[in-house]
Amino acid sequence: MKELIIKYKEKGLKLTPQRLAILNYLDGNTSHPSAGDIYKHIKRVYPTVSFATVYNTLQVLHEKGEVMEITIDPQKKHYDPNTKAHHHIICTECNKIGDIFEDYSGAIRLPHHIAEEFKPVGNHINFYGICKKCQNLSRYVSKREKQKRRD
Amino acid sequence: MKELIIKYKEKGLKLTPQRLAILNYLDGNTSHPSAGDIYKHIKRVYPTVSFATVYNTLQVLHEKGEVMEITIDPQKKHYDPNTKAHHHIICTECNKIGDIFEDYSGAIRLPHHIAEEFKPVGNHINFYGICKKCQNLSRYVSKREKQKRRD
DNA sequence: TATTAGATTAGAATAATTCCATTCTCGTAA
DNA sequence: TTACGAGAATGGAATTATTCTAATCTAATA
Ligand SMILES: [Mn+2]
Ligand SMILES: [Mn+2]
Ligand SMILES: [Zn+2]
Ligand SMILES: [Zn+2]
Repeated sequence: MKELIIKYKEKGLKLTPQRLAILNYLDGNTSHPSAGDIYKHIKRVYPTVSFATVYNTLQVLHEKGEVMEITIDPQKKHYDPNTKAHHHIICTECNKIGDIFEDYSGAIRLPHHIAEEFKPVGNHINFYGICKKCQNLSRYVSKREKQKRRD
Repeated sequence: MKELIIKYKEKGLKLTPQRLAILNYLDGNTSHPSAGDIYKHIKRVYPTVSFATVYNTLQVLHEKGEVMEITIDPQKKHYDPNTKAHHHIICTECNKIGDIFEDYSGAIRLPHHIAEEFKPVGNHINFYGICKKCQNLSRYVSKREKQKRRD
């Protein structure tokens, strides 16, 4: 936590209580929260916090390379404070997102004709699956009802 | 086109002019349009068509396995009538999406502990890059201005 | 402690997507 | 043919995600 403060001051970020709350929530968080998830959580401590502040903070953190934006859930972006290159798997039933720390970089080279047309800047693999919990639920709960359990 | 009609009737889809227009627009289309792109295009021929109809049609087509939903642009979904397994590259400047018909399936195996937790149902690689056009534009156009050129 | 760049806020605006009630129509059975 | 009924189309409202703005506030520092 102290490290966090130092780290962000070094980056020229102003540390406000709201920001600190967001940083603390994100620090070490492996749940891949959406902006809404973060907002809901921070609001418990700072009931007056604005959604805009969450988005603003996520934006600067993203620009500073401190969080990854994850495009795997078609409904919304998710954020990841772990900026080491890695991939994700999302449960197609409940949208839970898991980390995949395999290094596939050697295996997923772009074909030449694409590399000529696009200057590559990165890649990310979206895996889709059904998590254990949803596999069990499927035995007796309709898909429609499960939809309601999503965030 | 005749084939299209037969094909979709076989699937138990009711063919209406609006639907046919959407099907025709999608048939062989490699531009990876968003729902809005499709809507704008169809409206030229059927000015009264509803956005809801576009979404409805995309939904049934997706359920029937006739179009892929592509989650690569953080702003919105894109659709692809080519349902053969393939991957995509998106220009981080203008959001243009290109096809990658490489087979990486042998190379991107899930780690065991993940395969235990998730029953795999698929995967998709998002490549990010900067397209030729945007590489050139970058010489004299600000990023903000380029943002405006996006759809 | 005064200054001020940068942060926060509420709320409006925009954009994507979904939902719903009503109306319409395609395909078929009489 | 024609009437019927399932499914489709429609418009408009509702939701949800995200962005923008203008007014106000405050953390950092001189
Ligand atoms: Mn992650
Ligand atoms: Mn494609
Ligand atoms: Zn699940
Ligand atoms: Zn481009």
